Amino acid sequence: MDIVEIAKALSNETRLNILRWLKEPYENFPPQGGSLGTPVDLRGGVCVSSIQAKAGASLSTISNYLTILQDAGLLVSERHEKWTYYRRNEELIQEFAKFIKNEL
Amino acid sequence: MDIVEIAKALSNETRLNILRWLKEPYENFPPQGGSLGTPVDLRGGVCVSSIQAKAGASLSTISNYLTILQDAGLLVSERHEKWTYYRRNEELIQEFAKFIKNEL
DNA sequence: TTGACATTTCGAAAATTATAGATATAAGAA
DNA sequence: TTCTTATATCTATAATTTTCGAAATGTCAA
Repeated sequence: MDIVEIAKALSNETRLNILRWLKEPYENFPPQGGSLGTPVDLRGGVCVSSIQAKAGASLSTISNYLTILQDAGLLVSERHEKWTYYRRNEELIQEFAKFIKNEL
Repeated sequence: MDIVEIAKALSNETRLNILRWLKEPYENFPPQGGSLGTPVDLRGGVCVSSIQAKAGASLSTISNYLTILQDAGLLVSERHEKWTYYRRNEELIQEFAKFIKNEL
């Protein structure tokens, strides 16, 4: 857990929003899933274009943001067919909260 | 509580160290206090030059860091005689930890 | 294999942050 | 008042981050 990297990832309003939106993916994004039905469990993961549509910035910016959040460990991604689904890494987020509470 | 501002303040190794050192000011810094004895309770506050000596960066950089941490609400300062004593704002730090745990 | 998306990566310009030396201010001591 | 010490602010440069459009890559469908 690299605290500086996590703090940098959190120091941007849009990235913070993405994390918050992904806390309630079914409320905040349209239904996800490939062509016909949903063969796999996406575990609340949301594809890049849905996030881009909601965030408003350019696709390359959002893709970059998602990489920053993933590199910090706050998000994980899973690719299915053409789409990359991003979801929160709740374990690391709670670990980080504990760090702030006890070690910071 | 401005989350982005707090995150920015935390996204630097030296600033993070300052916060950690101030968690145990009596272990990490030489005795503080004015000329003769200690007329006021410094509440664990540490003067800028002590922090500068430990951190190693220039005085202006450290003074700037302390301002950034204070503006984010993570530190508070109190001036006595020639010295400005900085100490942690435990309330805000715990509030921030709770935010990460519950809202982020 | 070509075409049509979805996403990532690249390259560049603009904005912000980092850092320190020089200067200014504040407060006691001589 | 003047000197010394502590801290803050100003100014400038280097480094990093932001942000986007363009180009590249990956994946399926025709």
